[in-house]
Amino acid sequence: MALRIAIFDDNNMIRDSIGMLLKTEKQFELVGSFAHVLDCVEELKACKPDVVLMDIEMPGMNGIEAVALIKQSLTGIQILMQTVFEDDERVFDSICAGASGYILKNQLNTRLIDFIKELEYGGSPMSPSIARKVLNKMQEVSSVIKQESENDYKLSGREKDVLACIVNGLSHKMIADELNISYETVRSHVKKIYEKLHVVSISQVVFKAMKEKLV
Amino acid sequence: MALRIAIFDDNNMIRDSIGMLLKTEKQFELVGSFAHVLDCVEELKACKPDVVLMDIEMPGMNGIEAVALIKQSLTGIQILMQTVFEDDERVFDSICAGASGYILKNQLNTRLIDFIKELEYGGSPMSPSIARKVLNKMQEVSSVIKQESENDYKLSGREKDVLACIVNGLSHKMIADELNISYETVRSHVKKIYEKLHVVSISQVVFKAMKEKLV
DNA sequence: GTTTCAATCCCCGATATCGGGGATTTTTTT
DNA sequence: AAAAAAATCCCCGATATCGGGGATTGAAAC
Repeated sequence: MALRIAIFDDNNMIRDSIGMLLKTEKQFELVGSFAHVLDCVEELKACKPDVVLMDIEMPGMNGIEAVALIKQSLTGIQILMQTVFEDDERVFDSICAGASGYILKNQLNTRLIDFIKELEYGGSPMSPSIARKVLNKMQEVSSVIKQESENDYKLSGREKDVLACIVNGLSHKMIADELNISYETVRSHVKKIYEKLHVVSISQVVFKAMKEKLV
Repeated sequence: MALRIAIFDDNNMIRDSIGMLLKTEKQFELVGSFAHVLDCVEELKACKPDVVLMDIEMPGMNGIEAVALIKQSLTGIQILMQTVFEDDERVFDSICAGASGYILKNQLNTRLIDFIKELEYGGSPMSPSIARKVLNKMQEVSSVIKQESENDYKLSGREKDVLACIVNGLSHKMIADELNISYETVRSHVKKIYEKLHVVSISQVVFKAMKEKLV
């Protein structure tokens, strides 16, 4: 069975040339071609494509919002974004909206057929320069998480128990009940924790503990 | 000038065949070929490659740890991971360690040359099935962040100012100084914040505000 | 076998925080 | 123009937290 494809692009020339390109592969069938996305959900429900080619910059609603809408309303559609810009923000927004691939317009002629086939096989084809942006973002996110959980303040076991209670908003008295120790013992532990974390108040403890993922 | 390439792979056949493949492009120069990564940093300092092809699964130290070490000790080296498995964890670990591309071994013959060229141009070539995993991970992360910042407690502008100070560990008196208002005004705002967030103490405010990314 | 450390408990005095009032002025909304 | 919300300030009394001491027990380290 043929792979059904729909195109959204406000440039008629591009739509036509993509249509011609797709005709060279008889396994592809162009089932829709639209200049704007204002009615995209209805249109796609009617033509039922497997793959959507979405231009990122269009008048009215832009391609990214459209992706979010489509992903929300229709299942199983793979969306390939096409753009002339490599703008970081839009790349990430598209990914978050649910796009499955990302092709630069200057690569449409040489790579589009391959990209669509890759989508069919469950892959996420991306121009390498786009992929680089994605990888950098991932490294950034993960390194933030890592850095935050690197510290070790050498808290004793009991101190960690008390710390957990503090972070969860318990008062000293409640902690005493919770851990079955006296109020004064809690205070001793708290003092030790303040010393070790270099803070002077509950709020600072909670802030530091959460920021550095100590609990 | 030729692009200098080094290979790490415990399989001699693969190393040899990659070497032969690279010879077909005279712009590439194979400057190192190693069966293990135990001395990778020294070896790479000696042969000074632009691009490293790293097998992910090797005896002794694995390729991912090696990537981390290399990225730490040498700058400007692009690392292309090669593997037979599409294991999620290893893909993400490699990315976090600093790999710039990811190629499946069954694609070495057909795509390696292109991938290396893409690296040279600053791209991050990835097999589309790998790219899909990366995209899914990014969507996951971003949706977690979104969901967490979805809440709205309708704090007024000033209340948000005070909240930010509280979360940063300031006492009421310090907040008064910081915002140039009286201690009693700070108290009023704090009371309102407690009401709106449904909490009864500073520690609970800090916990909730940080957990739900209100600041 | 002494020292170190974790865990427990206690007291005092000084601040800080909290709950529940009340009040005025300015801005925003209706 | 009237009502609602935001921002400012004040008082009282009740708890909670904090800093600086000190003490005991038992387990682990030296």
